[in-house]
Amino acid sequence: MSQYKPLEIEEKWQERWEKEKPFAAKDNDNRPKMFLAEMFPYPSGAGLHVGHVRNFSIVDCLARFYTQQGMNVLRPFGYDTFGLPAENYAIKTGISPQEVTKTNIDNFRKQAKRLGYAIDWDREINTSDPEYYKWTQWCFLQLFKKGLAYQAESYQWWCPVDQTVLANEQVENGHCWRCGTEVEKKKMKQWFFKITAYADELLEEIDSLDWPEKIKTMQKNWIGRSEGAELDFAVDGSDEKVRVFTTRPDTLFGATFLVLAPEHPLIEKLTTEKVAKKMQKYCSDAIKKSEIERQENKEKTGVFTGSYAINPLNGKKIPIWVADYVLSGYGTGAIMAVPAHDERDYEFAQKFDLEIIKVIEKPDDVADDDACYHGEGELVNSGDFNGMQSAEAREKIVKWLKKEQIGERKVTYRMRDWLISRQRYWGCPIPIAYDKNGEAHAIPEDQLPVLLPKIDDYKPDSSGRSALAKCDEFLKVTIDGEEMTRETDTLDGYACSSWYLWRYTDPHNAKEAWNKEKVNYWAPTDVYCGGDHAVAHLLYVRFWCKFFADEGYLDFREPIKKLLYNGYINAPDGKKMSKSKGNVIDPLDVISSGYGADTLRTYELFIGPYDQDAAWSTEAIGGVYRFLNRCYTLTFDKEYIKEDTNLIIRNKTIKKVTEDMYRNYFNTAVAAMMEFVNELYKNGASAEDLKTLARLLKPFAPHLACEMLEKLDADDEWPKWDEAALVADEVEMVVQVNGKLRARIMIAADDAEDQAKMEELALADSRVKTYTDGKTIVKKIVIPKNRLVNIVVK
RNA sequence: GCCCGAGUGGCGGAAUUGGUAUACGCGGCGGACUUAAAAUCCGCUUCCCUUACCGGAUUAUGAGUUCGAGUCUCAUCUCGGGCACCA
Repeated sequence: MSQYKPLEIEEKWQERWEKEKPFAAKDNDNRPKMFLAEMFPYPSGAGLHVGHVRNFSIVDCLARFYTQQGMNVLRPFGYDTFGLPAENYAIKTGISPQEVTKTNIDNFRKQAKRLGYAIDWDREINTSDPEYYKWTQWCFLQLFKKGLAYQAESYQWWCPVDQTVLANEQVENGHCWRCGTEVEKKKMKQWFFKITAYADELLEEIDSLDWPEKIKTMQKNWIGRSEGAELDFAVDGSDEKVRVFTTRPDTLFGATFLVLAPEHPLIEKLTTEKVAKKMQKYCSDAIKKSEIERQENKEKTGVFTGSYAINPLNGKKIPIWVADYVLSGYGTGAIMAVPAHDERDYEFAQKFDLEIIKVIEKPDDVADDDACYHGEGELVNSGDFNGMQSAEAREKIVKWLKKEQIGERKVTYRMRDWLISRQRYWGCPIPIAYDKNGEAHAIPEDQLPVLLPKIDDYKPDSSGRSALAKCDEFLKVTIDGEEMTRETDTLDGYACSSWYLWRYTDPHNAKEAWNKEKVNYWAPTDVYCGGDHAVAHLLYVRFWCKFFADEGYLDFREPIKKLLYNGYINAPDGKKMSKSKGNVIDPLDVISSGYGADTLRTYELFIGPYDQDAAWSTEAIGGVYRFLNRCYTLTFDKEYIKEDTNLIIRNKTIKKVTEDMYRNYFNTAVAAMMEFVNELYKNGASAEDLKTLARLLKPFAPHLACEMLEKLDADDEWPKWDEAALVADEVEMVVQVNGKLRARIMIAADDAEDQAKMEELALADSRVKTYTDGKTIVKKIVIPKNRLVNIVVK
């Protein structure tokens, strides 16, 4: 009697892997390469959760599969350690972020090892390690040198609790992504990366990516490319001009007023004395108002400046208004309002009783009952352009504007530049210093890294500067003999994770961020797996990849070939797991309760399609344990049969599991192995059956599979199936009458190749005859591939 | 409001190009082993009618294309996700 004891088996193999390092990737190798990675975790104090386990297990399953297929696999691991949680914890407890991070990493590493992942541990990276962030700073300087890292003063998202600015991507529904506080707008001088310089390429190349449609659509929407025109409206009785952006130059004749955003710089000049006070109050209120308030109250508000502009096409005088429904950060911060064909302008015109002129005739075949038709059609009330279709009119009008030098074709993006400075301590210092005149200078590369000093008081304040501002030794720096003051902002953590995939290919390089030869051998990453950061991180890595390709450091322009976006694992009640709800399943508890890591890993891959959310089931995991137990029993506690009687199911299983691995259907791969095992229980298993089983099982339950392979004295080479062995002597033929299944007949395999024979056998069957007797056969359809006959009778 | 995605047993889900719907697992029921329980093993388990056989219905709803539809088309409903005054 031998019993499956997962905890003992797993300890044995993990010790062996620790000693023998079988997962080390080789930089120079003739085998085809395969670079896989999960989105590296933020090592929280709570340790691994079941979501990590699902994410890491998918990558591990593929890494082991490709290794068994004879590929040279790189499967590294690392930690994304800068960020607010560690710093906030430090403020609360007095334990330094450095210390907390070290403790958490040690715990994460221990737990990941307990799960038996095939990680090349010699390539471990940590973004808050000076050896790493030295090169993050180097990356920053390359962008700075090319003008793609710049400073600008404007209104920014500010989190009043975290006391720092945030990137657009970090504001979710008007709230801080970290602490959930409603964000404010604050006018500040900040650092930006010019991601918009790559907007077109980032958009165009999305279609070529092997990524989920969902993510691709989100990125497209985020970039938000709009084609249109920019044009000037002269201000009546003044030299000033108001420049507007529009996607519909064909509606220019219908522009009956202009609207400026409350932040617009011309407001003061255009506002007449009579309304100056009112205007000032309106604008300052609007700017102060949080974005949430602006969104919630969609009732249109606005103030007339008292000035008029001239519609360049028809010379008409139109009023200039200020309203907060126009956004300062998009286009030119001013619009031409066409109330007849834009819902928002229509609402505004209705409320303030402004002129509405129809200039587009709705085609008869378009069903649209809206008060204002916003589609395309034939132009009316548009002078020389009457009778043209929108598309033609657009072109002609823009051409005219260009000729008159008052406008031109223009492409605008919703995406803004990436705000990267943070007024917090626990981040990568920005390698910049200021001279006496406040001019920014790069810290020379030979002075990198700019070390983050150890301090006692991490607390941010409302000064708009990080805690580093209080550290005198840090502030002083000499560059080329000149005394300067260091930048005290730190980098957004997303900057640290925008290049880590390339560092994996050369993690210990002290002379450069990565070696060109190595990075171009391994990267781009073949498979990247994660369940978060659809627009932020996944857009930023693409941006940096294009930039470093332009600079000659990379030979590829897209960093990630295939993206697997895995779903969440929810609590048994279907709700999100959270400490406060007390419904958290701790994966380490599941392991130590006796199930072991193999059961946990296999269960999380079996739970459902990897890209769908799934609810944890405390009962269902027992089913996976029983399956592994049966694998063990077959190998260690049952007599092997001598005859090779399971040829068909064995080959079928190899084929199914192999094909499922290639299409990432992990759940059905496990189901196929379960079927195989059930069959072996019925028929008895040969040594060959069990070798096959262990080899197929290894990516899922590596410890048990190794134990089985050791007992069977077998290697782990991925098995191949024999197509010829899949066919039995006798096969089942299905007969339908009028599309309804009426009989299943066993026929010789040879007969199933012969349409006439199939038809003859089908018609001869007594059950079929019951349905065909006395009726006329209209049609007979024979599909040998499906072993199916359909007889149509009347 | 707009843009995606999805609706299959009591539950998680399977069905790869239009061809046997409900694989696999959970739960449930029955049995074997056991003094007993657990563990393990075997069998049944979409619904309706039926002791059983036979039969009928069924992939959110309604229509359509087809010899044949979970799969394709159209409409409707429901749920999930994303964006949300972007001119």
